[in-house]
Amino acid sequence: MDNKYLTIYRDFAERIESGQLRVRTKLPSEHELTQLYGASRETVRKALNLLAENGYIQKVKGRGSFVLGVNRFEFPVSGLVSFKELAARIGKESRTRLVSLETVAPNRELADLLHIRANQPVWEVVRTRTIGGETIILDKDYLRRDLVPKLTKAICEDSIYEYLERTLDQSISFAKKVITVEEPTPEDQDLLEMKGYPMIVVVQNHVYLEDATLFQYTESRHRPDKFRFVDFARRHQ
Amino acid sequence: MDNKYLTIYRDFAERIESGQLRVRTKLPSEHELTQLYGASRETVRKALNLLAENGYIQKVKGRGSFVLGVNRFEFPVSGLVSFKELAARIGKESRTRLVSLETVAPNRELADLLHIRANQPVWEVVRTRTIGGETIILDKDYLRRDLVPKLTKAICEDSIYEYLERTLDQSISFAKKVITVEEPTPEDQDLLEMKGYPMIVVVQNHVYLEDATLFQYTESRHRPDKFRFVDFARRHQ
DNA sequence: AACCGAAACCTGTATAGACAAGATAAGAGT
DNA sequence: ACTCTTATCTTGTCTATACAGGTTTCGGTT
Repeated sequence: MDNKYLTIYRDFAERIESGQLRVRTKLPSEHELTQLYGASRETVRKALNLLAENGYIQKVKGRGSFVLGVNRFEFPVSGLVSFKELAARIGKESRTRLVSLETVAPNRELADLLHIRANQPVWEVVRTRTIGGETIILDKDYLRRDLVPKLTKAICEDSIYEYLERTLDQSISFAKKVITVEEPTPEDQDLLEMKGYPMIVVVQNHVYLEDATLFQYTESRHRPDKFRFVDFARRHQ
Repeated sequence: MDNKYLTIYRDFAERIESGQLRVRTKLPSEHELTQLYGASRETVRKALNLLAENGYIQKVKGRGSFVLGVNRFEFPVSGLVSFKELAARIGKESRTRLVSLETVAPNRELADLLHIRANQPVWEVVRTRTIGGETIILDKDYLRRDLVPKLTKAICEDSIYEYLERTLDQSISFAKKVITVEEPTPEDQDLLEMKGYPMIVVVQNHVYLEDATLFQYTESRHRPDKFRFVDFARRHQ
C-alpha cells in the first residue's frame, strides 16, 4: 500500500533470496518496471539503488540490472539484525539462556560509553546463546533504564529488539560495530564451552535510536572457531 | 564540475570529518541547500541520503539533518579502502614489504573461488605490512592474469588498487568480506611477529569489477591483538 | 562476409512541481 | 499564565520531463 519503492524493493529482494530469480538474470529495464508497477522512473530507481546497495543486484550503465549471487547462502551478521532474526534465517536449532538480569550503577567506563551520569541506573542483561548444542556466545547488554522501564526474563529470552519495537515503539535506527580479539575472562571460561581456545572474539555494538540517542551498549563474545562475520561493501565514487 | 550531488556530499563529509562542523550541529534545511548550491531539492536530498547512509548525519523528519559523531576518530576498516589509503588516514608510519610475486596454477579451491579453470594462471602476491615497527599483517593476493597483464615489485609495494584504477582503468565496484579466526600456519609464524599468539584473524576479500566479474581474492591475516574492524550499519525499514 | 554508422534502448544526472505528514512557533482565547 | 488551534517550516514520497552518455542492434556499404 504505502511506500511504493519499498514494495518493489522487497518484491525483488524476496525473489532473489528465494532463488526464484537466478544469478546473472537480467531484471526488466527501468522503463518496463515503471509500467509493471505503475510507478515513475525515479521511484523504480530508488528501489533498484537499494537493491544494489545491499548486494542483490549490479547496475551497469547502458545495459541493465543483473542479479548478483554474492549474498545468498550467507547469513549476514553484518547490518542490524537481532540474534533471533539471525537464528531464524540459518534455520539451526538455537537457544537463549538468561544468566542474570539486574539494574546496576554504571562504572566510569560504561557511563562514558552510554553518555550518561554515574548515578543513572542501567539494565545489565547477561545471556548465553547455544547453537547446535554448543554454548558459544556470551551477550552482555547494557540499556538505559529511563528508556526501558520494564524488562523481564521472558522478554530477554525471546528478543529484546522485538519488545522494543513492538511494545515500546522505540525504533532502532543505526549501530556502530567494533570487532576485536581478546583473551577470555574467567566469566567467559565459566559460561561458555571454550574447549581450551585461548582467545575470544568481541563484537561491541553501540545501538542508537532515531533521534540519535545512544541507548544500548552490547558486548557479544564469541568462541573463535564458531565466529564468522560477513560484510558487503560498495566502493562509492 | 560534474556530479553535483557528489560535490555536495564530499563538501559536507570533509567538513564533518575535519571537525569544522561539530557534532549535533543542524545542517541547513534542504530548501536552504538548494539555494546555497544552486541545485534542485532532489539533488540535495541525494547528497544528504549518502551522508546519512555513511554515518555522517542523521535525518529526522520534520526537524532536519544533524551531524553525528559516530564515525570520527575511527579508521574504517569497513568499506572498500586499500591499505595505502588506510595507512594515510591513521597517519602512522607503515610499510609494505613484498615477499613473493609469481604466476601460479590455481589449486582446486582457488580456481573455485575465482570462478576460473584450473589451467588459467593467476598472480600470487604475498606481502607483509609493518605498522609502528611491528610486522603484523600478511596479505596474500590472487589476481586473474588475463585481467592484469603486468605486475611489478614497485606496483605491489605501492598500491595494487591504485595501479588498477589509474593505469588499467579497471574500476573496482564491490567486495564481499568474511572475517574468521584460525590457527596460525607455519608461514604466518615465519613472516609475522606473532609473539606467541595462538590465533590469527583472517579477512577474506572477494573483489569484483563493475561488470560483476570476480577478479581478485585476498586473504589478509592479522595478528589478533592488533586487529580492529569498525562497521556502521543502518536498520532499513 | 566483414565493416561501419545510425538508430534504438538503457542507465545516470538534474530539474520543477505536487502532496503527505511530523515538528515547531506564533497567536487567540480562556 | 496556560491551553488549544493555526500557520509555517521541515523532511518523505511520487510524478513528469529533459538531456548526457554508454550499449546493443540492425541495416547499408564496401
